[in-house]
Amino acid sequence: METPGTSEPGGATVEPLSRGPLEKLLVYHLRRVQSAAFQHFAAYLNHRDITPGQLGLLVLIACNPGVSQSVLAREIKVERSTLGEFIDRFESRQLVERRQVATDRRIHAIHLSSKGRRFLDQVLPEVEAHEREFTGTLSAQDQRTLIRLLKRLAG
Amino acid sequence: METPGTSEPGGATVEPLSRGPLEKLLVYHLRRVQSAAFQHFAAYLNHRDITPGQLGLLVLIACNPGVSQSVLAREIKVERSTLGEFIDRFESRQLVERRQVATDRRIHAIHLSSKGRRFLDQVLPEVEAHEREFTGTLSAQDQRTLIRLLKRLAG
DNA sequence: TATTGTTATACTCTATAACTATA
DNA sequence: TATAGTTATAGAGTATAACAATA
Repeated sequence: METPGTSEPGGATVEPLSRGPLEKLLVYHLRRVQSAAFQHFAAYLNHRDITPGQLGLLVLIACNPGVSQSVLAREIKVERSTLGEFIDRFESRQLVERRQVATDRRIHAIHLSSKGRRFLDQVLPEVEAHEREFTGTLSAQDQRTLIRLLKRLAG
Repeated sequence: METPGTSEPGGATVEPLSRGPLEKLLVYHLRRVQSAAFQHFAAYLNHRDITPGQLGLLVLIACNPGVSQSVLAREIKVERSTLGEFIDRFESRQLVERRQVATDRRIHAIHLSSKGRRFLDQVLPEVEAHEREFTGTLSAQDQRTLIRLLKRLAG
């Protein structure tokens, strides 16, 4: 590649590594930050046994009581079978409930349980604390800019 | 949550869904964009059977010939056992080689094979095309800003 | 003792395909 | 026919723990 890493006589390569064309790739930086954010989140919410993806889904369920699995799957862009697995795991932890709907018996209406409610009430402040710490190096202005640009890319 | 989604009499919830406190969480937007980027990448490089993470690792190997598995693992922040699996898969596709190092017989020096070289030469332009399309809605200025902010967060 | 790498095990995330029940 | 959900299967990504070889 254009700028090879330092090589020693024996053929070993020393740190820091050269990143060549990766430096200019947005996807690369996106992946790194996402990975760093994930690990910071995991360390901070160690005792809660939840990932950023699971938390996002749980909040969607909390904000949209009775939503169906298909609607949730479309919202987070995964297959229905994948979404079903997430709900299975939440249900086995008794965080959410599947309820029958009288008007359409194909549908499972998903609701947060009271245990799920308490869980979220405890976890959300911790997530916000993690967020403040993780984004601490950016000014409030920069944080807003970053979210604005990310929204445009996701939209 | 503060702004529940629209509910119909039967208890069903209609799209679009309310996102409540997620809207302000950087981690949430990061995950969404990362997921969108991943899916765009996968669709664009459909025939290549490679993910953004694998591509990143392959470029690191290309740029740092002879690098050890431990150094690579530290660089991308995964466990040695995880990194070993990535190398296993690359090796079974004959994209990289593990070579012995005379000066330290514990180490496997990782090198791109000539097949790996050709693979990267074909794939990198496609990745850049994907990137241009994916980031097309952002101005050149916005793209630079975004990368700058992401770099600060990852560092 | 510390480091490099491998193996075994396990869990999450994810998709595809085939299926049942219902609309 | 089309939609909602489940099940079976499979593979990627990831970690932990225990291990062998080497430094």
